[in-house]
Amino acid sequence: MGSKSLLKNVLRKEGLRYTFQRQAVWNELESSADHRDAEDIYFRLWRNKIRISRATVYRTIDILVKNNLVRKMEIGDGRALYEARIGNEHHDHMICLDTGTITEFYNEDLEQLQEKIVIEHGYELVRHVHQLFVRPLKK
Amino acid sequence: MGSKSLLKNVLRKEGLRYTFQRQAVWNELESSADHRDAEDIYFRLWRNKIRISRATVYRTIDILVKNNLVRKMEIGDGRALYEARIGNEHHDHMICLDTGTITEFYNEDLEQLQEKIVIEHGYELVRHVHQLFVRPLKK
DNA sequence: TTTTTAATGAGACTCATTCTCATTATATGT
DNA sequence: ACATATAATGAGAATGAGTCTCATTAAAAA
Repeated sequence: MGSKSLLKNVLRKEGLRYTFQRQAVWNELESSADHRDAEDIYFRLWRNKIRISRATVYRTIDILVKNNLVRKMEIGDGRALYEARIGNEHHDHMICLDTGTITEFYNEDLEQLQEKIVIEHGYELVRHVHQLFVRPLKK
Repeated sequence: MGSKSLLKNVLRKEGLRYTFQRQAVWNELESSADHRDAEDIYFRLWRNKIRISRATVYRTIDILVKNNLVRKMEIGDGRALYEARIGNEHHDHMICLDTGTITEFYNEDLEQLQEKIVIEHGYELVRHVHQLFVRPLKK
């Protein structure tokens, strides 16, 4: 469907070739809204009998991230997690320290405040990392 | 001075021993307000003829971070940067993508907004990571 | 088709950090 | 002070995510 031509368009725009490996990585990412690491992508493809090298998985993810098809996030344990941006508005993350659950959140005031702060310092905002590490509220 | 007994108190509280290595790492961190990585700490100690193993540098930094004497931040290039918390109020970071300059900022509204958002989701905020990647504003 | 050149795979490599374990040093009890 | 128990250290091996190399393969242009 659209996702196929979506990838094709991105690759064309970048002067890159369309390959089944790139399609496979994109399919895999697109198939779930989870936040997953590269190894997970690699492993699921492997399980589906799609043998793509780790190097290609990383290379493809880089392309997808660079072209805003995928969002990259690092939660501080050394790995990077990825999520498809399909039908997926901008948001930040709340990470539960007890369960590891990742909750997405978006707050317009927060976004605007950031813009304001940055401008006051003579900068423009390119991107931001905002992660709230939390614990369940016990009453 | 106070920094010596400060460390000693932390170690006592944690049931850990006071060693010159731990003092040396803390001195080094405390001596500057910069954001530095573990290798930098290790190297400066080495230059000062203080031969402490890398492992001990890492182990000591962990203790200091856990006890809020040092703040840890990861800017996504694989390394972690550290800064002493001495006379150093809470703040977040703005990282210039052109020059690498790190600017500290603090905004009360932002802090409160975070608390609010977290509570709305049934959590309490333990810590947060907030980094703004920016570029100089050209007029 | 043939050709050109980009993409891939396999595994070597990097680099920050962690781990192992034999040795050393601290704090505690005498 | 001194012995003792055990925590801390050092040296370097190990780990693990990610990157790089380069010979082979496959897009897509001609």
